[in-house]
Amino acid sequence: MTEQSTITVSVVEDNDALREGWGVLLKGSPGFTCIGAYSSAEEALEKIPSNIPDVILMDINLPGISGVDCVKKLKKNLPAISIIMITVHEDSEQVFEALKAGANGYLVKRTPPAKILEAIDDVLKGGSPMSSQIARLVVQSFQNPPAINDETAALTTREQEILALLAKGFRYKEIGESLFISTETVRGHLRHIYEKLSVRSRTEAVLKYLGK
Amino acid sequence: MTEQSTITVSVVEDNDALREGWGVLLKGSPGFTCIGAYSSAEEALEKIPSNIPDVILMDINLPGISGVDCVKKLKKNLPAISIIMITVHEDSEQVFEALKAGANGYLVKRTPPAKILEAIDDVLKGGSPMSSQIARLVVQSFQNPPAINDETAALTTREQEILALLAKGFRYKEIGESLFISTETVRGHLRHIYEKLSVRSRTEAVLKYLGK
DNA sequence: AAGAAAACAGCACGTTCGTGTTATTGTATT
DNA sequence: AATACAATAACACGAACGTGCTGTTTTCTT
Repeated sequence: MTEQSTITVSVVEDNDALREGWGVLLKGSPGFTCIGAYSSAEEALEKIPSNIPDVILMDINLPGISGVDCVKKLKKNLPAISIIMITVHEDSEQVFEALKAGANGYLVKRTPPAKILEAIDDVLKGGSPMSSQIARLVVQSFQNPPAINDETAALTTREQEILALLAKGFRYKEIGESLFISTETVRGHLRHIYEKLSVRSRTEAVLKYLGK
Repeated sequence: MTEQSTITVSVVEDNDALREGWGVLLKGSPGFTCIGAYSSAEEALEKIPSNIPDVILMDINLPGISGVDCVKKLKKNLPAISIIMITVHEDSEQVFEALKAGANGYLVKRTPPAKILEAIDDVLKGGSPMSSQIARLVVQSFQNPPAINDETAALTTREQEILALLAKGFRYKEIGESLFISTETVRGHLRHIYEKLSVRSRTEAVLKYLGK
């Protein structure tokens, strides 16, 4: 069980002052302790498997193996471990790379100590703590890519509604039942949808809808 | 300029008690005020354009036009406005819909008043405040697609090949022609694929294949 | 008030798909 | 040698889908 009265944390950070600072913070905070402090990804990958913490605070900018790659490797062998990335950069590229690699949270370095402890608690409760500036980058990535479809934008509200259900795998009959309209009407709408999207089957329509 | 000493907020919420509660909270908090309180999306869409706030707090579950659609319509005409969704549900579907629609933040209803005020400040500073449970859903959506399916991994090489073509919208006949096998053989493979993936239609199979 | 667009609904016909059943051949695994 | 699985193929039947055609009602725009 990882559930204990004291939360164990390890730190991976090449800056000596920061690494030691966090160690002191964690050891000085009731309910937390630091069981490992590593100055490189290589060192962390070697020593963490035999000294597994509840949470890892990981700098994203490490010399040699990057923090992102370190996360990938750690998560591969220890998928249950929680990792919070800490960075000076609010570069969207790096954020997404880290999240895809399996990081559970993402904080900027100037996050105050109290917020860091809160984030550690949070991540163990299943949350994904992140600075709101980071969250913004993530949110933007939702608004840009999915807005690809100029074609689906030409659809009426009702047509989009029906396409959304179609994209969940529902049959015409089921779509009709969901929307309280007849199967024939669903067919009618789908006819228009297919025309507007220039497709010939439901699979093609769904692929366009999903931006694939 | 939207930058003023007092932040103006409007509320869209059908629950009378909650709507009035937020109004009282905002008016009673230094630096904030409530300039509009609407009980439906229809009312909000009609009145907000002539009484534009800095930030809108919007319930996602509204009768009639949904909060998500309301966001779409508002953002279309007032792209600069900041909108924070407030919901009881932590349903990933709705979260993504709202974020795609252009919502800037996402809080659960049980968020304490102080956090709501903090979120309003935050969103005006360019952040995207969201409960960490919500953030988790968002983060997972980054991790799922790349980490494909365990289920599709159980398919044989030939089956994966056929599924890939299926996911491009090809008909059985076309798949057969691509692979130089009969349509009947394609059907045979698809039969096994559907069994292994526990699906009942090509659309469902494609959705699983795409990790959706 | 007139016209256009959207939503609704029905019928018909042919195609595509999902599934039950059966069978041959080749390749591993044991 | 025996068993298991993958790949190939065929037949049949009903369900689901795509499309051509027609029609009414409501809603929005002009």
